[in-house]
Amino acid sequence: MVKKSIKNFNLKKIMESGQIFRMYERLPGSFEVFSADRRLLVEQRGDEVCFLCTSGEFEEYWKKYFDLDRDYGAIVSRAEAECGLKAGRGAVFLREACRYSGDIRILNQDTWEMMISFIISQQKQIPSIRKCVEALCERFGNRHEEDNTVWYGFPKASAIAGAGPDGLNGLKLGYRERYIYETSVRYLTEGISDEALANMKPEDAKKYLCSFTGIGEKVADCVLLFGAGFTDAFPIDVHIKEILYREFLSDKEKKETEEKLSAGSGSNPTSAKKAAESISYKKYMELIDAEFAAYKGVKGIVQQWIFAYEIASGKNF
DNA sequence: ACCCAGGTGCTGC
DNA sequence: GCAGCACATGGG
Repeated sequence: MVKKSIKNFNLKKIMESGQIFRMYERLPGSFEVFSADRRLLVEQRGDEVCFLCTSGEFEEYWKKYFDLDRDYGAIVSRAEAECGLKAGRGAVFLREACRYSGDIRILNQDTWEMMISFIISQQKQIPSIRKCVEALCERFGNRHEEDNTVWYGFPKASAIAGAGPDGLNGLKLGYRERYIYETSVRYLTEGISDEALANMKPEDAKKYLCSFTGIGEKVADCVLLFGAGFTDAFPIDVHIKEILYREFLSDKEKKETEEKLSAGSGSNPTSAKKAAESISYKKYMELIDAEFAAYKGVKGIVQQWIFAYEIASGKNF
């Protein structure tokens, strides 16, 4: 057992932030975390955190996993200083988001687990993703017995590929079945090591991930950020689009897109979602480059902070 | 009955 | 390049 006093660290908010799907609060302040073929119990009361593992396991795996060597307080200060220099909706939102999310760490999760988990995540809500991932683990993961409980590790590619194209039937994965099977087969035969991926240039790593079936730009960025240590990866999903549209797009451009949209379909009130969705991916990337340039090196962390803040506040104000 | 979810693949221009 | 559509399944 390892006890630490840790600042800028909040297990509950990490759990709810949408970056991890196999983490559960079993009792108030007491959590169960799964990663690949590992399981950890962690307890938190204020800054006091208790990792129920040996100091060897902590040093070798969990310290890096929870990103404990990074100074998150410095990132918060940097964001506050940066927001103080700017005015407008975006700066206000970003300041509030960092205030709320500053104790959310970006976990260094298993690369393969992130590939499959985020393939599953597309067109699903977070509770549903959790169920599917758990069902996948129960069918194909290694079975472990410990303290009178049974738990399952995250499946290896070989277990999924070995079951054949129909092996995933019944897990409610829908059209993602094919993506997961084909990705497993390919990863098994020509998947590169985690180290090799982590050492690639960001653009090349992203291109490589996108060459798998079912992995596009968004999922690739999630894998890079949550599973390969690329802290500048900036996944763009519907929520991020809505934030960027609502808080960072100029009034002029908002007005123009809304006019264009209402001209198209009668006099229907154009929803913020539809408007945000009508802006191109490339345009969002340009917006991010312009608005988050000051966060080079930790752009992905800030991305996760605004994402977590957005979903925690019930999506709109 | 409709719309939406931490999107991607495929087609056609 | 990029718009338009199909793709399962579950929840509001």
